[in-house]
Amino acid sequence: MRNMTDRAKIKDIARRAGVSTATVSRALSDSSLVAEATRERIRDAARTLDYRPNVAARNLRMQRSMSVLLVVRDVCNPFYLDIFKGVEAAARAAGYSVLMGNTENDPDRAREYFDMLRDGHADGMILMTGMLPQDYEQILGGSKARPIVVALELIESSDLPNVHIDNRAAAYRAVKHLIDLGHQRIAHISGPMPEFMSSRRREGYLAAMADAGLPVPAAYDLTGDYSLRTGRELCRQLFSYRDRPTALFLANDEMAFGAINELRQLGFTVPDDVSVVGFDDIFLSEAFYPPLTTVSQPREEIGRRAMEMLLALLGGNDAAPSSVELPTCLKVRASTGPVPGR
Amino acid sequence: MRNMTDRAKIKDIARRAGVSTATVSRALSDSSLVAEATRERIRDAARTLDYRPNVAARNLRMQRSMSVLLVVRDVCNPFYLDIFKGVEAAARAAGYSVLMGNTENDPDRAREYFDMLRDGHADGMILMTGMLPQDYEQILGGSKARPIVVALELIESSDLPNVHIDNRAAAYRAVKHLIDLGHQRIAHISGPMPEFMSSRRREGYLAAMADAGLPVPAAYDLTGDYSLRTGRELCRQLFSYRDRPTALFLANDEMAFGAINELRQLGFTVPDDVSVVGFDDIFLSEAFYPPLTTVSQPREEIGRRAMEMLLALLGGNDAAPSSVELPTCLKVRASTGPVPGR
DNA sequence: AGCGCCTATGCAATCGATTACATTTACGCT
DNA sequence: AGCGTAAATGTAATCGATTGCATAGGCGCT
Repeated sequence: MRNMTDRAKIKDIARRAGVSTATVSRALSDSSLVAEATRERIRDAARTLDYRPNVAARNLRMQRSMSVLLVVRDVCNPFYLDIFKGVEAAARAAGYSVLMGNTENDPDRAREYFDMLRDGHADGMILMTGMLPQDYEQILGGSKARPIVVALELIESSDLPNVHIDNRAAAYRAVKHLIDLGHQRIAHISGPMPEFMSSRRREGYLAAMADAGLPVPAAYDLTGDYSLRTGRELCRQLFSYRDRPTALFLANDEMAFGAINELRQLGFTVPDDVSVVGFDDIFLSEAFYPPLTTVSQPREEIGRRAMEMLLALLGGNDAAPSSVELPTCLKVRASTGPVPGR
Repeated sequence: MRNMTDRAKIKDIARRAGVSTATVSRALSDSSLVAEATRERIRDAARTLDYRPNVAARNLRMQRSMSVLLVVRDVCNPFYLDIFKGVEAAARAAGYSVLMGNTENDPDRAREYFDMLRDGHADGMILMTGMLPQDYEQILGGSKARPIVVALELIESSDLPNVHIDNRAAAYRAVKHLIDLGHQRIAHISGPMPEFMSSRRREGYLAAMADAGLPVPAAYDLTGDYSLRTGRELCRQLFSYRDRPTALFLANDEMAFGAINELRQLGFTVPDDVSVVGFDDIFLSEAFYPPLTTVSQPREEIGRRAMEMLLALLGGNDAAPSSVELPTCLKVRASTGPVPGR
């Protein structure tokens, strides 16, 4: 009966090099306790037999898996792309691999990933979901053993380390931009509502309006779900009223695209009739027509920083900062212009 | 010295239920060899102690990791999004988790993932890269032990099981569509060149042109790299000639967006002056302006089928089909129209 | 009663590494 | 010579599950 792939094991190396497995292990992990000649002999043997340590055995013994979980609310959201890249790059650089998690906004799915963490499937987790399974914080036994870093979202009931942007301030600036262009009737379509990110962006909108002394009729304050579809539908609804807005602030770019589509269909021109601002600056926002004015956030860096934070915690570095806020930047493009008829 | 998280082990359950670890293991894995009463007692104990088996130990003993590698050439390509979803869903359903791999077109990176496979990090791999490290096919000892499924791409030197579309036929149909609209001067911008997918799409273009008796001047047969940027640049180059094309067939949507952008900048209208066809039907192609005529492929299904194929192989099902071709569909939208001036 | 067989369970090996502790060897110093 | 010490290596426990083989008990059949 042969082994799956007939791989050489540490014992084989030991036999060939005429030493014990302990010495082999030490030699290959660069321990200083091995004589240079022996080490060379062992290296040779390992090379000849094409030896690679079995990760399952090592993981068991070392009580770690060298992988981390990356849990997002929806893998299909293009917004995550650069984040994946940042996370993956930082993880790779540290010898970790990344397990993909997708909750689709389902708390039960989220719980599964917490379970995986407990089971030793991963050593740590980066959470990009606002939802924590009810009780799981304690069940994991504090965030030390298997650290969790939250990114993008913020979980208010917890003090988990996190990486985020100032959604409120960014939204404020975006709306202020419209106000500076002379707009007064500015509507907002938010993300799904009892959620952190959506609320903060909406707060920024409301604050900017309030500070400028502008009214926000209920009809201007709508709730979407970050999808193209709600962007379209709510925009249509908005423009069926008598008191049409002259500008729109959407909580993400995808809804902004939907809205612009709908406006075109309704016969309005962007930005001549209506100005539109999005949020996120996803990869097509600049190539879109008209190029979208939007809030750009350093996505790849968010991913990288979150991973670096997790790595620091995994390395037992408790001194790592527990909260990082990264800067955003309003990209003014062609989808916004002065208020019409002035 | 306490264990990381003070987790209950199988021994604890055994002690509490007054049986041996063997019986616990059997009871929890639904072996038929355990008396119903005992099983119940064990289940209770496990529940009380909140027992979850340690995956590292199980993996070591069972010689498998219950995870698979998904290796793509560039995580940042939005094209992969639905594929991720399909893969992840199928994997989850079978109890597997998915490790993300990103080669960035670097053969050395690809090799790292092959190594991971060998080291037991994963039980199988889905490859969405055209590049295989030179020798690695044999080194893995045949594709049986740790199966590999290729998707999207096709590796000609190997007979690895694969899931793909007929790129050539789809491209042919796309170009035929332009020809049917009366276009004769049709240019093509392909993907990076010594690669399977790019070549096949280009072949389809050339065949359609040849079948219609249309000439393909060298200036019309360009090589891009699937990026927005090359779409823009090569389009500009194309329209700096005297003999301008009236239609463009781009090897993917991203380049098509770049081209349309450039055309707008140059003062041309799509589709009145120039018709544009893309390939892939990514999530914004319909929301783009003008909505892009493009080849749509069943991305999520490609992901799902590839994963299902891998699972079948992992399950020792050798009878699984080793090559699946999925249908594509030309979505005719507003970026194509009749040839101008006729 | 005795035998065989089946069911339920336990014992201990196993997976393949790492590492605490023990042991050997060599060398320097008095 | 004898002792101490440091360097190099070996022995065996360990990580936490699964599983082949052994065994105990119960039951039916002759």
